[in-house]
Amino acid sequence: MNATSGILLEFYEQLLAYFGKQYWWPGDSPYEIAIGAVLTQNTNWNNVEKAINNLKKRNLIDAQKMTNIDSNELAELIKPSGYFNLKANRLKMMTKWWQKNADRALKQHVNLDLMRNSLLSVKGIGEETADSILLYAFEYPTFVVDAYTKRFLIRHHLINEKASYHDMKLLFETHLACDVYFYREFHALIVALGKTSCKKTSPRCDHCCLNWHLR
DNA sequence: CCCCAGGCGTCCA
DNA sequence: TGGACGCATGGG
Repeated sequence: MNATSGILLEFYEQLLAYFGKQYWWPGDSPYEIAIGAVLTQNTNWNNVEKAINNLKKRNLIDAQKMTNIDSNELAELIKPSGYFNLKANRLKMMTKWWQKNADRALKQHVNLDLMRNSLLSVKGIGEETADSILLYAFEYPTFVVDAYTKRFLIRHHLINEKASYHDMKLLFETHLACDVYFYREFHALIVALGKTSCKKTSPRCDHCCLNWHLR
């Protein structure tokens, strides 16, 4: 275990002590998690919840029913989540993929890299959305990187401003034990921190850093 | 009024 | 390969 591993583990422990277990992802089923992953793209989770509740009222957390509903009608239901026309199409495409691949993915009968590339081939599913679905819906050990994660890493000087998604993902995966539940909790805790802290990446402030002394 | 949220695809250099 | 831009609602 090198210095970076130790720093990351210490952050994890402090986040866990401060925020407690997050029990992510909020969602009752793998398919609902995948829907949430699409709807939350650049969108506040409060708005996503409204959209998901609209879908639940119509029993649309169901791949076959999602396939059958008219796109414009679907867009109207998910309106609170923003980008509703875009996301209605993305839900349709994700669902088409789901019907063909979800069974194998849930049983992890396909290698992680292959499954990840398969998800990434769906228009509207990028790296973060793919990793969220893989980690939280299918329990593949892949680390999820988002805007909060980037801010967290920059704030603590663990990576530079122009680091790519891949750079950040690998930082975690090469320095931490490969464990689905650990990855899930760590990402959720970073989001919990991000939601309660300011957006500045520099200079560090006590509130954002919770008075931690790590540098 | 302002700014932004758990991104992504397209376009263009 | 990478930066600018459009997509859009709801909360602070």
